[in-house]
Amino acid sequence: MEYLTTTQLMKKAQKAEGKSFKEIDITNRLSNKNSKGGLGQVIEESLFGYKINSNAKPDFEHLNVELKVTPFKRNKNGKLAAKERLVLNIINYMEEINYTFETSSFWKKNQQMLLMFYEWLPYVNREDLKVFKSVLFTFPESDLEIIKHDWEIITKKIRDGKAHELSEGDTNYLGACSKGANKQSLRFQPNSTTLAMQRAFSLKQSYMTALVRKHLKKDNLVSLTTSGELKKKSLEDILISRFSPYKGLSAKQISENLGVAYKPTGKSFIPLLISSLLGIKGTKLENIEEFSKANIQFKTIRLEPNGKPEQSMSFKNIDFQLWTNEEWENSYIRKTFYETKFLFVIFEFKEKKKDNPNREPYFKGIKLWNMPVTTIENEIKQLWEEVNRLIATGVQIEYKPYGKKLREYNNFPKKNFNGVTHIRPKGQNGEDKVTLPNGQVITKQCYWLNDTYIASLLKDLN
DNA sequence: GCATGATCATGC
DNA sequence: GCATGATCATGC
Repeated sequence: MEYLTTTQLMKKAQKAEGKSFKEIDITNRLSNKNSKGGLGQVIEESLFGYKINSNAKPDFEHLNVELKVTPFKRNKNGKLAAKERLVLNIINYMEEINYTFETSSFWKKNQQMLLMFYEWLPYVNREDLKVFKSVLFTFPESDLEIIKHDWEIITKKIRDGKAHELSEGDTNYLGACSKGANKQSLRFQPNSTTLAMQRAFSLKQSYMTALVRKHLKKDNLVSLTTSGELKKKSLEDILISRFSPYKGLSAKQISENLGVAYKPTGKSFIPLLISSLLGIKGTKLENIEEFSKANIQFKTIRLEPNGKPEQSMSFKNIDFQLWTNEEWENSYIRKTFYETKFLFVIFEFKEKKKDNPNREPYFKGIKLWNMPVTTIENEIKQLWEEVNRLIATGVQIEYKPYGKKLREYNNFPKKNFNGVTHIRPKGQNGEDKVTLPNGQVITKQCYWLNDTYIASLLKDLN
């Protein structure tokens, strides 16, 4: 069957909306339980009637359209989200560096995509899942500027002989995700003798979530920039230039300048300052298009006069059931640090607290940061392994006097563990406990990045 | 002064 | 009610 126009193609695609894969699958491909990528193949073979291939060219070559069948899910709070990243073509490290973006394997194959979204549901067999909607997708101009920059970052790393250090956190929308049967799927790379994991270009899960919400639910994200600006500057440089006029001002002065009520203890105060100085006052940071698509999370850092953070940086409370039931490769904490970019918003105090309890923080600058692969695979992995070991062998939990009360002590990793990360309790009050998978009961715990580690990241801050 | 456990305050 | 960012308090 030949589709002469994209309109014809889309008409055919839309015929599948609302149908389950079982209904579409005329060759009974799905009865063969083990074929991975099977749902996409059902669409290729049964709906569009063409042979499966792994061609470098788009699936519908004459229309320049690549077909992608991809799942979304509903979160507990009812919001739609992509179920996974969208994996595109495999990167040939030896060849990709010889291209420009315009001649790249990514652009040749994926510049126009027919995205067929299906709804993933827990505990439902895949053949019973249904196609929800089909979208003919081309990249919006400003997204494309960010993706071009991402592609440059990836190819530069390959060219520098660092393909084995690629991480999805390096880039904003376009990632280089690992793709292969296992860690043994290694490939040669230029300018280094180290073999690197096979990787594919991918659109990050956060980017796909934004697409799902836009096309399936008509959610509106608010952009902080324009494609014109992105043609001249990277997203990071744009952020730096938006923040730089406020350098050296106190939080109070900034709030006055921006017409934001000064509520330094309010949890929404810093987010409101950020959205205001980005020119989109009141927009929740998660609804800022660029932050949402690139999975950028902000963190406030307050530095003491000596340049060290006032406190270590806390993250989520630990879900010990999850922590002990996952392989390291699929672990929550590993995924978090690989896939999250952090926007550090840095303030400094000019006086010590004991000299002035009402001291003001002054804005010092920002830093976009993601954790280096070596840190994730060494120090963070050590933490993950040590917690697992302690839960398997039993955590030492003791109660000792402290002032007039008893205090709970444990032997989870402390600040001297490995210089990067440690574990500390975090509950609402003395009663805020969790039960560990081994049955022990302990105050809720949280993982932290050491203040000294954070300080070392900010050394080059101008 | 720092490490570490404890808990407050806010916002959903 | 709870998660989370923020910050306190004691003892070494």
